[in-house]
Amino acid sequence: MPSRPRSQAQDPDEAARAARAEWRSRQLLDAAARLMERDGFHGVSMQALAEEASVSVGLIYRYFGGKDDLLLAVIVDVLEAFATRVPSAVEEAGNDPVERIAAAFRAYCDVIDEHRHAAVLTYRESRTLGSEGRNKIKSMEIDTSEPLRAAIRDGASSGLLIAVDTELVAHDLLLMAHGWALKHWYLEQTLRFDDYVTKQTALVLNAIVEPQHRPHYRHLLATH
Amino acid sequence: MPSRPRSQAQDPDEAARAARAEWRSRQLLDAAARLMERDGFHGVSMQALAEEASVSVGLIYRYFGGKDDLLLAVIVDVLEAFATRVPSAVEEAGNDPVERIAAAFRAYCDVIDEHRHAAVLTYRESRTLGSEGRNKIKSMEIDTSEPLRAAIRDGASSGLLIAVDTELVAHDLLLMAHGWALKHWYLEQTLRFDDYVTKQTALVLNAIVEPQHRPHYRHLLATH
DNA sequence: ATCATAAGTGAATATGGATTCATCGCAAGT
DNA sequence: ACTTGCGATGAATCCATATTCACTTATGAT
Repeated sequence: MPSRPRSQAQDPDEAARAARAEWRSRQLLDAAARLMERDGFHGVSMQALAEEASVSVGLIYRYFGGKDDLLLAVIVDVLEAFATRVPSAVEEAGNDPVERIAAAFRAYCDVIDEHRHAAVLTYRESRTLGSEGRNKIKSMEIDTSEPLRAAIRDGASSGLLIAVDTELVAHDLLLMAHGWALKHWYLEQTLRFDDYVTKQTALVLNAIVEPQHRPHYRHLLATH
Repeated sequence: MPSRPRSQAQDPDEAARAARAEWRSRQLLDAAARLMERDGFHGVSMQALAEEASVSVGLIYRYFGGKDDLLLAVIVDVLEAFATRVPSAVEEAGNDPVERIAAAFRAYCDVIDEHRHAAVLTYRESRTLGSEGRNKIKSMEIDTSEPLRAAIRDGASSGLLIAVDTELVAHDLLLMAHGWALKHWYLEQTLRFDDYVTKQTALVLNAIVEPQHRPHYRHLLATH
């Protein structure tokens, strides 16, 4: 024990510390996402951020390298949610490529709806980050969308889908998922979240599923 | 002539002045769009702006109220292009609602491709503007998309389209048009502008045109 | 009770950059 | 030649705010 004075408390201590740090990070991440969505990254001062999160300015620098780092962390947080939630949703959907596409899309939309404030920042503040952060985001975006692309490819090669441009369809689905966050102010006038997902799914699948297989996917193609 | 010393030169003078002012505005608007797309509104200093446009800092304030005003002007410039180009494109497409939808979409995409730098600012920098500017943009966006919504409504009521949510389809088409600018860095790896428009048109129409009418729109539904 | 360490604070600093304005050059009229 | 006025300039001003750091408070071990 010579090297570790507080030896016996070591392990639980570390755990407690980590838990506290985690809690603080969340607190700051959430406050940042909320404020930055409303006023934009540059419209939010560290002072305002500190108040929103009920901490002092100085403390923010204990948990994040600075304002830029915080922004990057907020964005990465959403992308990590995609990375964990989308693949598992696709798995649970079974082996049918069409079902997988629908599940991936819904999972995307779910994450975006839950992180609505943060999701828009991916688009709005990308130029704020240095090229390092930008590249990280780009590659995460491409990685997390791979399950979706795979499902589309499978669907095409198994003859369930008409000949489609995989990249383009994937891009469209991602765009539609993000669209819920981007145009939320407008869409929520007419649509509930669930209707949005259902209708968009139906629209896209209607466009790409081979006509003879459509009856089999009635449950995905109907909009109510 | 007592009230107007330079009477005889009045008219031509005014014209020349207006022309010069117009030229300067364009010069500044273009420089601003270019720089702001690359570095974001807050990443561009008035100094840098002045250099890019080859004028002095002070001069910018002769033509625009300030940095915010300039941003608003850049955005309004794109929206005005929509307002003039989309309706005329729709007119030229004739009376068929499906043709009109396709024409409107293409016109949107054309304008966005031409103003690619400025188009993204609509999304990225909206929070930078005060609520006044934001509202102006929102209402212009809604106004300029009315021709598209009208065409979709006509298509639905004339039985050419399956039952669709007009608002949602319009929203999707707009999103896809903007998508070209938003994800240009990624899309251009695989697609030319014209392929993008053609394929997206086909995709959407494939989803919403009544099956029995599809043969009639082969030229819009084929992707090559 | 005492001490060590970590967590947290916020006033002071330093900097970047938007805006202003005193001044200049120049074209056209006299 | 000279003067009038407009287009143009850019150094000086001024302010917002990101970041730092000397200090205080809380925790818990001895």
